[in-house]
Amino acid sequence: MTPDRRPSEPRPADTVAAGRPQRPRDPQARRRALATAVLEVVAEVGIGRTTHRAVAARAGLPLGATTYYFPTLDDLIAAGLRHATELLDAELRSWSDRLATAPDPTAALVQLVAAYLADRQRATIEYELYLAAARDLTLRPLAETWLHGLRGLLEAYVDGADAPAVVALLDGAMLQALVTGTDLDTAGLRTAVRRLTRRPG
Amino acid sequence: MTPDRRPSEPRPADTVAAGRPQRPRDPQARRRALATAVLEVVAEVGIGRTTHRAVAARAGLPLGATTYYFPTLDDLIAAGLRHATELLDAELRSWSDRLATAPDPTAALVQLVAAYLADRQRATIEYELYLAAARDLTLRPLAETWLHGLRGLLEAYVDGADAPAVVALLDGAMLQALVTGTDLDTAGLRTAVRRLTRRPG
DNA sequence: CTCGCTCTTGTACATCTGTACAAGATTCGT
DNA sequence: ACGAATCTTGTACAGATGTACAAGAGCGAG
Repeated sequence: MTPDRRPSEPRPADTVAAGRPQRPRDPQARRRALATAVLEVVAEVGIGRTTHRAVAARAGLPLGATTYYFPTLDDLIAAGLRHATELLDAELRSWSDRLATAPDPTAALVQLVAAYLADRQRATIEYELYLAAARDLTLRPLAETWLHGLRGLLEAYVDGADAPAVVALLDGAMLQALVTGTDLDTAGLRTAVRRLTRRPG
Repeated sequence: MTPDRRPSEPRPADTVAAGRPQRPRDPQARRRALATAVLEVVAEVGIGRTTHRAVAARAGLPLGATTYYFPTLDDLIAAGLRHATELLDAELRSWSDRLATAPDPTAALVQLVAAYLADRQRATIEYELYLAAARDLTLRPLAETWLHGLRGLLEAYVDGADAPAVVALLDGAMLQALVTGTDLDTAGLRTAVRRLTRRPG
C-alpha cells in the first residue's frame, strides 16, 4: 500500500512520446467524475478492491488523472466518501421536506425507506461505507451523518427518547433487505414503527 | 485475480534447497488454523484486502500451506466463511439454551446481544461478511444462518408475526453500536423490544 | 510574444499478488 | 525394507498495483 522507496536520483527521460491530443481542461468536472467513479467501483468490487486504474477506467480518464487530483489511493477513496456524504445529506433534506407535508408521517417514512432501497446499488455502497466505519475512523463522518441526520429528522415527529429505537429498526430492516435481496415488508414496518412510537399507557 | 497463464513446459529445478526442517504433520490443525486466520485478517483489513500471504503469516505457516489446502484465494476465504458460519451456529444454540432457562427472556436476549458485542472484532467480521452478502451470493448462507436462526429462536417467545421486526431492531442496534464504537443502550433496547412484542390492545 | 503556471497524458518501476511447482520429509501398506 | 501417497516448505514468475515523473498542451500576466 505504501511501499518504502529508496531515494533515486532523477531518472533520465525514459521515453519521448510524440505530440499528444488532449481533452479540454476542466478540473472541477474531473474531480467530480472521479468521485462518482469511486462510488461505482466500490459498489461493484468493494472498498478493498478499489484501485486507481479501475476508477480511472470507470471515469474514462487516464491513470495519471487520478494521482494528479488525489495523490494517494486513500485520498481518492476519501473523495468518494465525501461525495457519498453529500448525497446522503441531500437525501435526508429531501426526506425532511417530504415528511413535513405528509398527513401520515409514519407511512411516509416507511415509503421513503422503500424508495431509498429501490436503488440497490447506491444503498449497498452507502451501507458498505457505513459498516466500514467500524474499522476505519476516516469513515465515521458518513456514519454519523446518517445516524444523527435520521435521528434529528425523527425528533420532529416522535418523542426524542423513541427516535434511536426507530432508527435502529429502520437500519436493521434496510440491512436485511439488502443482505437477503428481498423487498422491504412495508406493512410490517409501519406497524412496528407505530408500536415503538406509541406512548405507553 | 485469475491471470491467464501460458502453458509452460516444466521448469527445470530452479533452486536446490538444502535439507529443510519440517513441523510435524497435522492437516486438520492446519486447515483450522488457516480458517481462523482468515477471519482475523478479514477483521483487520476487510475481505477485499485479504491475501494468501497475510493469512499464512497470521497462521504462522508458510505461504505454500495456504495453496496446498485451499488452491485458490476464493477457496481460502470460503473456508473462513464456513468457519464463521459454524461459530454463528454455535452462538445461536447457546443463546437458545440461555433463553430457555431465563425468567425474563427479553432482558436475557438484550443481555446476550450486549455480550456478543463485547467481542468487537468478531462482531465486526460477522457483520462485514453479513453485509458483503449483498454483493456476493456465496456469502448468503451466513446471512441466512443469522437471520433465520435468530428469527426461529425468537418464535418460541414472541408471536411469530413480531419476530422479524424484533430481529430488525436488534440487527440495527448492533450495527449502530459497531459503526459508532459506542456501547449498546441496553435499557432502551429492552423497552423497545417489549413494545414490539406486546400484543396490541 | 514569451514566460510561467496549471493541467493532461503516457510511461517507468519497485513491490505485492495469485498461483505453480520442485525438492525434501514423513507416514503407511505391503 | 521399500515404494507410493501425502504433507511441508521454499522459490519462481507473470501480471496487477501504488506512485513518481517527464514531456507536452493550454492559457493568462507582463
